[in-house]
Parts: sequence; structure tokens; C-alpha cells
Amino acid sequence: MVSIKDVASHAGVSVATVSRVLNAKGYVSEDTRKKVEQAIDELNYKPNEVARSLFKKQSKTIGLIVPDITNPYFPELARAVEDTAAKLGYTVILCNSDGKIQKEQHYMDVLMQKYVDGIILSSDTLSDEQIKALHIPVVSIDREISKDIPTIVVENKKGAKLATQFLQQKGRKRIAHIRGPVHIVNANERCEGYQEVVGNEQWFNESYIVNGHFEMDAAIEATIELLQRHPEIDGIFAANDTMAIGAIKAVHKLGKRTPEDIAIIGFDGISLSKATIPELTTIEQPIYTMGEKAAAMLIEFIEEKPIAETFYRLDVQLVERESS
Amino acid sequence: MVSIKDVASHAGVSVATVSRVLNAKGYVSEDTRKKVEQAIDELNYKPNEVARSLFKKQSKTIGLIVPDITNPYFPELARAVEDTAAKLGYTVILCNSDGKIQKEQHYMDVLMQKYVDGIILSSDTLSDEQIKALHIPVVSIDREISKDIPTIVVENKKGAKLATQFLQQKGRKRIAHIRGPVHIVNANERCEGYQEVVGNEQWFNESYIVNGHFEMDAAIEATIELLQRHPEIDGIFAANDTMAIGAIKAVHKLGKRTPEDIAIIGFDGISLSKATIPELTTIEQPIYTMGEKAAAMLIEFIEEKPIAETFYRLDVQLVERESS
DNA sequence: TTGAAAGCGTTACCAG
DNA sequence: CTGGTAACGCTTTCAA
Repeated sequence: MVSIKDVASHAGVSVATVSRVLNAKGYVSEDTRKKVEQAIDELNYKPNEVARSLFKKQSKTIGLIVPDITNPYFPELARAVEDTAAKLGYTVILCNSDGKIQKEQHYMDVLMQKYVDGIILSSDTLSDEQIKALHIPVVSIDREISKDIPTIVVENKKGAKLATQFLQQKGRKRIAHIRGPVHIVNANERCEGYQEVVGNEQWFNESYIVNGHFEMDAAIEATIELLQRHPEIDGIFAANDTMAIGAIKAVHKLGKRTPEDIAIIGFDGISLSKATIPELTTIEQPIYTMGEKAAAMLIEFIEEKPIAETFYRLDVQLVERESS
Repeated sequence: MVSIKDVASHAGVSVATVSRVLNAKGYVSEDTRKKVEQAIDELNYKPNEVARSLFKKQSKTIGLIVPDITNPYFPELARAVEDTAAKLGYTVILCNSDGKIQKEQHYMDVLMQKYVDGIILSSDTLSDEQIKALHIPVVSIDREISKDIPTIVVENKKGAKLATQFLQQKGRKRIAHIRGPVHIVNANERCEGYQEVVGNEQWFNESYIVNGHFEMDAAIEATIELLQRHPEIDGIFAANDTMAIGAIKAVHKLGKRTPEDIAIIGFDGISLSKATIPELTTIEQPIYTMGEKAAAMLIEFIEEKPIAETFYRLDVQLVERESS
């Protein structure tokens, strides 16, 4: 690899001068600047980012820690983060934590050792203090960890209410809910939203809520059980699209039809929701926008630019398709 | 951040000694080793990887360049790569090229500047020479670029034949093919496999092949057109699962049934294929294994370990589900 | 306007 | 067995 020294000697100047033109910083006469630029071109010189990082103590790299890139929600998020990071001159290191705290901790250590400039994090387990102890910018996405940490989430409760009310408007009388894991804030908020809408109906009781663990197979089983217990159910709100698809499959398995017998609505708006038959009605999150905003905000922190907002609760949108 | 100097003074030894115990290299007496280890513990010291990289000219980081992480084939691949990289002490930088050569080139430059130790690449446009000019290990995945570059691909033609023959075994008489983009090797090989099976049938002609560009929407249109031209078609082999799902939707739209009227089979085995109704019969690629092998092989190259094979054409497997 | 040199945190060589 | 020190490639301060 050609280094700054090579450029310097090729141009007949010192490395300091080359550095100055590289960074457009400090005085350089027009003449020597031209000479240097020519040398750079001729040698096809590219500055060594590692050496730069060492000196500057930052790396133009950010970490992205997600539970599992294989979970259909995250590819779009990752894409958004990477797109905007790239646009702003940053590179992104991808980490899959499986939601396990040891993995998260491990990745944080590794990322710190590599001098990453900041981290975008989707974690339910990491604490406020652990994150602050890093002493680098962190933004939390799709999870609320603390009011002190810049955060991007969506209107979970509102979306859940929207979903449930929509089912009511469609004339559904017995609406069940497939919830996500207990202790997960998103799951709880969506469940609360559902309960706010149907909690006071006289037919309602807790047995209309089952746990599908945000997974398709678990949701299939949960739905089958649910429908056997309550054959009168004519609408289901699932707390994410993956489970909603599980519900569709379960309904199908039991020989009933979606949406004729049982209307189903999901949450997230992953691309999968357009690929099923019937296509899934869902509460769509602005996933790409979330990733975009997270990356942009993180980089504003890194570059110490003025920051308008540090907490975004983005709006969601009902997308009506065929399943309800 | 605490540095090796802090550890050294805290332990009352020189930095050289600390470095020796850190790397378990060179002589260190049991006694001083203990002292140093204690100092490391007490200060919670973690070596600075950037400084290491600068000296060693390698970064324990690999680049992963894919067209688009949002394409359902790649998350699983990325996960496999990241898992095995992490296991071996490496970190992965994710890059989305959109298959555009300028983006690919740009990322290669950036990655080189960051001293990545190697790159896993899924590209149809980059040439042999461009890759060799990097002078770092590269493995090509899901694409054959050159015999000189370590490569991991699958039995495309064999899989395509398997798919087409399977449809025949199911008693289908007029089998059409939705192919991927021209110029894409994978698409061509799969198309060839199809033609080898039905090319000699007397009914066959080129109009039974349409191009779905590996995309769902394009495949829907292509299928509708196809079925209007050839209402006698009773089986469709789509060159990837995304298009196969498009085909299912098109068939549905035309008021026909899958598989009763038209049997459909896909290719890839993405997780989506289990989520549709009906579930998709497909030729499954060992995606996770491919990513695993790619990462493991790349790292063997990086660490100059002996390498058994440098070209893998992995087998595919027919997974029969409901769509045929 | 330019250059010399220190320093970023490591590793590895050479003495002792 | 241990320590001093040059070197990795760059940026920035200080002098000239």
C-alpha cells in the first residue's frame, strides 16, 4: 500500500504538507497543493484509515447490534442504517446478539476496542448504566431503555388500538389477541392498547389473550388452542406480522377462512406481509425511516452537531389488505 | 481508555513485558505474568485493536458485500457469516451494493483503507482482475467469478432439473419456467436445467419461458401474461422463491388454484417459503452452510492455514410442501 | 507557507 | 527473563 510518505517524496514535499492538503486544513500554496494532488492521483493513494483512527481516536465506523438479522424486521432497518451511514462516510459493523446479555456485552467490548464512534442498539436487557459506561454515543431503536438515551420507537399502544378498533369497525364481535413475550416493552404496550379497546366489553376476559412469543410456530399453536377454547372468535389482532401469519395458517388448518370467518391483523409491516395469500392487513411501522433517523441522529451526536430532538416516537399507519 | 502503559506502570514492568503476556509470546516468568494479569484485571484493560491493526496490518475484520440485505436470501447468509466470524474472533462490516459496480468498487476501496483482512463478495459485475488487484483474500459466494477465486455456489442446474422432473412426476404435462435476469449466471444455469428436461418435448418452445427478474411483482405480471398465452400450463418452475410466490399470487388472481390447477415449485428455500399459504415446494439451498463455509474458508486464507478445497458446489435438496 | 518531530497504542527486535 | 526503542501511517503543534 502506498503511504503518505510515498506521496510526499513523489511530490517533493513533507508529509505534513500532504496531510494538510488531504484534510484541507492549514495553509498550503496553490502551487504545492496542485503538486500534491497530482502525486496522489498518480500513485492512487488512499489514506490509511487505521492510522487515522489511532490518532483521532475515532474510526468512522458505527456498530449495529440487533437480536437477529434473520428476523424479518431487521434487514430493512439494517439497510436503512447502512445506507445513511455510507452516505455520511461511515461504515457499519453488524452484530447479532440473540437478545442475550452476554453477547451484547461482548459485542460492546469488541466495538469499543475497535474505537467505533457510536452504536445503534436494539436491546431489551442492557441497562442505562452499562450503556453510559461506554462513554460513546448510543441510540436505542425499537426499544426504550431510558429517557437519557436517544431513542427511536413507534406508537405501539396507539397502533394496537387502531388495529383492534379496525376489527370492530369491520363488525367483529369477539376479538382475541396474540401477544409477544412478557417483559418485552413492545409486546406489553401493544397488549395494553388492545385491552384499552376491548377490556370493558362484557365478554372480555384474559383468556382471549395468548402468548405467541413473536414467533410463527408458537403463534400457530397458540391460535389453535385459542380457537378451540373460544370458537366464537371472529377477529384476531397479533402483536407482530410473523405471528399474524401463524394465525392465518392456524385458521386455515382448522378449516376456517380468512377473513370470512376470522379477520386477522398484524403489526410491523414487514415485507412478508405483502407476500402471503391472503395479503396481511397490518399496522405498518416506518422501519426504513427509523433506521435512517437513528443513523443520522447517532452521527450528529458523534460529530457534535446541534441536535433537535433526542426522542422520537414515530407514527404508525394502518394498511388494509386482504386478511380483514 | 486505559492503555498498555497504564498496565505496565501499575504492574511495575515495561510495556514490552505486558505485551508478551498479552500475546503469550516470548519468555515471561510465572511471577511477573501473575502481576501483569492482576494489573490487567484491576484496570479492566482491553487492548486497543486499532493500534494493533496499524502495526500488524490487519484488523480482525472482514467485509461482506451483498446486493441487498433486504433480499430474503441474504439475511440468513449474513447471519451465518457473522456467527462464524465472531466465533473465530472477527467482526463483519456489512455493505449493500445493489449490484452496482460503482458501489462495489467504492466499498472495496473503503474496506481496503480500513485494513479489512478479507472480503466475502456476492457480485455479478466485478472482474477477476479487480479482485486480484486488492491483494487480500476474497471469497465469492453464490456467484462464480473466476476459477482463480475461492468460490461457494450450489448445484443450480441439477436443482433446476430436479424441480422440473418433480413436476413431471406429479403428472404435469405443460411446464413453464419463470427465469431470472439474463446475464446472471444463476438464472441462466437454472434455465438450462429446465430446458434440459423439457427442451425436447414436442410441445416445448421458448414462449414457455418468461423473465421475472427475480422479483415478486415482475413475476406476477409475467405469470399472468404466460397463463393467458398458454392456458394449458399446469406446472411452473420459478427460478427463485420470491418469483414462485409471485406465481402463486398470479394464479390466485386468475381464479385458479395451487396446486390443483397449477403446481408451483421455487428455488432457494428462503424462510418465506414456509410462511405462505400454500407453503412453497422448493429446491432448498444450504444457505447457512454456505455462509459458514465462506467465512471459515476466508479466515483460513487470512490466517494462512492449509486449505483443502477452494471451490465448493454444494448440493441442493428438494423440499416438498403444499404448492405442488 | 513549509518542515521536523512528537505522539496515538501496539508489537517485535535487540541488548543486557 | 526483561526493558528500551523503532516502527506501523497519520495528524498536529511548534519553529522557521
